[in-house]
Amino acid sequence: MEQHLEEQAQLPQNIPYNFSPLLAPPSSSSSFNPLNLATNQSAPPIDWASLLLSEAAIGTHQPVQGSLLNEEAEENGASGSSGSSSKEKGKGTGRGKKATRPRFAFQTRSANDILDDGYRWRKYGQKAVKNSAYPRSYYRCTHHTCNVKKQVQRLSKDTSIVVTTYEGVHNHPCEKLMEALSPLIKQIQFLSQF
DNA sequence: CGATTTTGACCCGCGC
DNA sequence: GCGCGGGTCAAAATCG
Repeated sequence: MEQHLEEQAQLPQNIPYNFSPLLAPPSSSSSFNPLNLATNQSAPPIDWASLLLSEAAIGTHQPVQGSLLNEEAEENGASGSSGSSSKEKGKGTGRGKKATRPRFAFQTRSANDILDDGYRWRKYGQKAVKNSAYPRSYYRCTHHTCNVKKQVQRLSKDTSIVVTTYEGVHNHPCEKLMEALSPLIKQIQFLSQF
């Protein structure tokens, strides 16, 4: 996994992703903000509307169906710092299976870098990127059965814009979403009896 | 006191 | 082969 984000590395001015608003209906229903249900009056700063409208899809290479299950490979890290020389890295044998996991990026116009998407993230790194005055932060989903990563980057050109790139798919429900939806689900179950 | 962030070092692929 | 750029690790620090 090396060339995954090269396209955003050296694009100082334009939008660092191929903007294909394939999922942005012009008349996006204003009622589609399930996450706001959880914290409706406490978190107004999140601009969900622009988040949905600016949805960008990178890696639009045909979704490798079947291999979408991201075989849990989890490159073991192993961190050579300990001197452990046993790092397979899937390089020699598993070559060709690249199977780039689905990645997609959001651009949000928000004051704070961290937007609450319902999942819990643990920061595991931060690096300064070239052509950008602001560092990029790396997060990982705290669920240990779930190896979804995301990176958050603030544009140096427009400080008010934050680019969030997700990598992978969550294989577990989102607690916050479930908590917010459980009353509705109960009601639906109740009504479905009739 | 456990979970999370901070931060420097390490690793690795790529270009020269 | 080396240096650069970017991604990750892990120990220390900090937070709740």
